[in-house]
Amino acid sequence: MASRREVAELAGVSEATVSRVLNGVGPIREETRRRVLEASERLGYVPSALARSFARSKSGNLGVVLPYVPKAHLFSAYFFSEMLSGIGSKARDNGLDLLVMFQTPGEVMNYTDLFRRQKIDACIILGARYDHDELAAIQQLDREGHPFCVMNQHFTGESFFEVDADHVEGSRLAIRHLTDQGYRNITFLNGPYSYSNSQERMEGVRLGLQQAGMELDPSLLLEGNYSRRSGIEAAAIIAERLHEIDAVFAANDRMAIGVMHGLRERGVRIEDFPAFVGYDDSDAAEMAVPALSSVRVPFFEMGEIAVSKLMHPAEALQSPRTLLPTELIVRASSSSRFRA
Amino acid sequence: MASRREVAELAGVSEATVSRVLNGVGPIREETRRRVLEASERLGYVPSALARSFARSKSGNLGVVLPYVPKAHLFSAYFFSEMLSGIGSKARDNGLDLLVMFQTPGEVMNYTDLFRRQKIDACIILGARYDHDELAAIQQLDREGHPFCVMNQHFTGESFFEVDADHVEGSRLAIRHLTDQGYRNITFLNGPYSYSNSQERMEGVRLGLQQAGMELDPSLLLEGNYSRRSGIEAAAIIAERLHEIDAVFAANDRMAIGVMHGLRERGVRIEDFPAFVGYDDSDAAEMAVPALSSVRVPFFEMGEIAVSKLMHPAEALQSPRTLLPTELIVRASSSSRFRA
DNA sequence: TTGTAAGCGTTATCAA
DNA sequence: TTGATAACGCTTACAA
Repeated sequence: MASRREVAELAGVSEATVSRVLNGVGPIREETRRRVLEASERLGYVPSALARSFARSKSGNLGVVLPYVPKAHLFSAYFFSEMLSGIGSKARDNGLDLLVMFQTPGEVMNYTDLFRRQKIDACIILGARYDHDELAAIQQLDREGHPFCVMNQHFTGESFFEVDADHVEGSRLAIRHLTDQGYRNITFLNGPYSYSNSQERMEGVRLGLQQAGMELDPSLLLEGNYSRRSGIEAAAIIAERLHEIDAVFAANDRMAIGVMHGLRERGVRIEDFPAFVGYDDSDAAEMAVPALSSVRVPFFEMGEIAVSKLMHPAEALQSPRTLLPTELIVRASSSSRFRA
Repeated sequence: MASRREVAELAGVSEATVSRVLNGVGPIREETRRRVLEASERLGYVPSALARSFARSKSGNLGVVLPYVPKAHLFSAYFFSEMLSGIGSKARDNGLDLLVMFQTPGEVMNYTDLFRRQKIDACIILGARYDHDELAAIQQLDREGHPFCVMNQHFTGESFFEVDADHVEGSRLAIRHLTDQGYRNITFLNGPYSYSNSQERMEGVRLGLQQAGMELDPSLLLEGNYSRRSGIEAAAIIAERLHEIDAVFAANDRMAIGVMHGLRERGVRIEDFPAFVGYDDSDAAEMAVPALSSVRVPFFEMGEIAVSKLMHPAEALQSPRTLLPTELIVRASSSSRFRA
């Protein structure tokens, strides 16, 4: 572990020049540059990121806030690992390291302190809840001018940097796919209405039905909590009305699969299943039996874009909220071929 | 953003005393402590983690190295998110932040530079491959005395800190479960033999069969790469010998489910399925149809223990390699009740 | 083009 | 029990 001083000595220059060469700043004679690089190479000198951060008052870290996932499994790990990978890939391109933090169940994360303590230069919030305290915490972040971006959650009336997918369109596509095939009694198993996400799905469902000349039957609207278990519970209700219900659209794959399981537990055979469309197109979708049609959400790209916004805030300000397109992936669960 | 200096002034003490109070070091008069805390509170003073790290030459970060997962899906996201959660939970208890890094496909990560640059104080390697370059990189880490821990991979002949699950026992349990139910022709779909993990499973299978008075039939030994696709491919072979093969033990759930899918694609009905046991007990296991029996691996706990070892190296040195117990979870795929 | 030196916000040592 | 002060290793004016 050679010091910068040694490098300077060996190269016969000042320490400042070593820094200049290594940072590629300022005008430097080619000969000097070569000598420094050589010396630094020979001594195996590696500058301390710590000292550099300190001197620049920039940590070089991008904070990523994850919700409290373990054990609960409410949300799919797929969802987060894709986004995290997208964020990681773009962060690396920008020379940023990822500092990941988990939310603690009861308490609200003190986002601003992370900045004040200078642990992070910017942050991406993945598991934002939509409640008073959380909003207040994020608003403070905004007020203090810290760069941040919220994923998968829209805060109405604010103009935070947000990256989300077009769930209105995704849901509309799902519904139209079903109505186009002649399904008329479509149950919609939504997630908690407190998520902007769920609200958008609701909107898309309404739109899709309307375009098909139909209306939402409130009795066909169910609410789960995005867990498989809640899908199983919904199956109890669906099973009872199976003579009329001919299709199920669930707000995520886990619930859709939960419903399938619930029906099966109640002795409903696959041949008698209603059509199914899920949401997220997680890897569980293709593992399901029958393979589950699902609305694909570009999680990886969403992660990349969030980082881009933070790196180019000027441009991002033009449209703080980015909505990525969703796409319907049709599989056996809703294809007429299978169902015929 | 008040400075320490202001706090010192307001409290009528020196800056050094402010630090002492906030760090809880040294003897301090209660009255002074109170005044400092009060002043610091009133001014909203938050010490800079950056400056602190710099002064202490400790980043306060625990590095976590993840393999390159996105898109590939070779490994289950479940696996990593559980471990990461375990690591995160224990890291938080120890006041450490998590710096996560992804491996890049082609290149070997330069672990030592992370330490030399002082980005991290210790590190946990999750996706260690077993090849020459990787081993060399890790050996260097060891040589330079940096604290690190390898998860889920054993390097024979080295005495690195390692945390793994007892895959010999897990596999033995799986096999005994099958033999106990009278299955005689058990196909074992293993992962690449280059992983220590796969080798241990092989050993467990051998042991289990031996205890049942049987021997491994080499023709019943298949090798996949832990992906669902490789399970589907294996199904081609299994389907052909379905008249003799009565059970399948796969080295992970994804492959087990892949085999199920492959068989189904080939028109094999669930009633005619062989018994199945998978491995990892990922959430996919209970979503499978039929629900997949699987060997549970305590990923979360493994993450916690890895951090503990790094925090208490003296004790960890007693037994650098920790093997956590595995457990068989029996579900419909292998239970005689279902199969009868 | 290069050197000198101030400064970054702590911690930690030494005196008092 | 507290204060003064020297590190810590880098960046970055400013001078030369």
